[in-house]
Amino acid sequence: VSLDHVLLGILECDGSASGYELKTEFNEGARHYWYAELSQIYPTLKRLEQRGLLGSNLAPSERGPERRVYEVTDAGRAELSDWLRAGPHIGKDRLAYIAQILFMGHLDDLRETEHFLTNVCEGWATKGTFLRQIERQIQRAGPDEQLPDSLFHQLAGLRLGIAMLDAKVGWAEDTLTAVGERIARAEPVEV
Amino acid sequence: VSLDHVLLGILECDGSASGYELKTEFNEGARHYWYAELSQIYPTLKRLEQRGLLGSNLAPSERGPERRVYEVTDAGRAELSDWLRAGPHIGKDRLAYIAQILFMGHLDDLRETEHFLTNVCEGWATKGTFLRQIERQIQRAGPDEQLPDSLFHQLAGLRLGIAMLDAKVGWAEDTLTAVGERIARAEPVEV
DNA sequence: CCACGCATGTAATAGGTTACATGATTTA
DNA sequence: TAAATCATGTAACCTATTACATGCGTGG
Repeated sequence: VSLDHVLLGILECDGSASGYELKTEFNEGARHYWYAELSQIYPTLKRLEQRGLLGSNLAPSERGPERRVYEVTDAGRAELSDWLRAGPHIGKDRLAYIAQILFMGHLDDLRETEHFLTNVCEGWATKGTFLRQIERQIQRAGPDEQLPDSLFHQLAGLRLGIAMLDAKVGWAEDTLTAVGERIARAEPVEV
Repeated sequence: VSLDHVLLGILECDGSASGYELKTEFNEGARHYWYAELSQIYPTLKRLEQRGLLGSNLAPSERGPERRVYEVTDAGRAELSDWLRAGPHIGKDRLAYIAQILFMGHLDDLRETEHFLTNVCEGWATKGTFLRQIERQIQRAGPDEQLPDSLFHQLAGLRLGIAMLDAKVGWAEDTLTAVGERIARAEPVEV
């Protein structure tokens, strides 16, 4: 049950937060490695509190109804620590877009492949630009070696995301070139 | 419902297959982009047949009990085609290992980070070697430009996997170096 | 006063895993 | 004859998405 640990981790970083705030993190910075709906976050927080890994109290909101603000307990920190020490949690890939590329040969229309590649590439490039903005923000705190350990780890995680996106964009560009050549060979220059 | 389309696509590539055979593909070549259990595959195939997207018949096995062998119908090909043309299906990332890196600063022990990175890197490198073997196999059919469209697309999908793994391995190596330097600075050379 | 953002939740459904149940054939 | 591989499935459970329900406060 990894969402448990992701929430524990984010709460430990932030000190304390409400379910609603956590959701906005999944919509922003955290979205590059995790996503969850509010309807999954609220029950999960409740369950973590029942297990004694989180504590909560009600606090008035600046604007709008009362917020239930959670923070990690000692037991929660111990659980998080165990999870971190348990080795990499890799999980099973379910990358539908790779499947699409593999099967796209059946369409027998390289224009479709071209169109598809242009689309994915654009999406990946946008995400990359976004992550690089966050990277620059962290880097403003100082040169890599002088960063505190917590920021060093944040930067590292961010850069993994960036490296993966760069690889995808690079692949898409190379593949687009190859597809272009194929199309050119199939439909030779018309007078 | 993407498993539906992945099964449709694999069946279209293979011509026909049983549930058991499809599962072995998820354990082998297909594992780099999709995974499913037999207990999910069997009901899905049955449902696809009820929807008229697959046809099946019983065939004796070389060894063991009878097999139910499926193949894609015209309706199935139409459905697959729609799915391919619908644009990239990106899906939400759930990369627990990135979360682990981000939170690992809390452990306050760079040796743990070092250990973690060594582990993931090894796993990724192994997968990369495996994918490169398949790549070489496809390449034996001839130079890229002369490959039929179906193999060209297979090669492209494979290379996306390879590019992503290479990026991850490269990142892990760089990060390991940085962590090593941090450890060295924290514990200066002893006499 | 209405739309929007803040804030918390429940219910129904879909997707996926683990455990269980069965049985044939081959190899050690 | 016992273990391994081939082969198909069901049932219980967990995880995650979509839709629904409620209500406060601010700005237009």
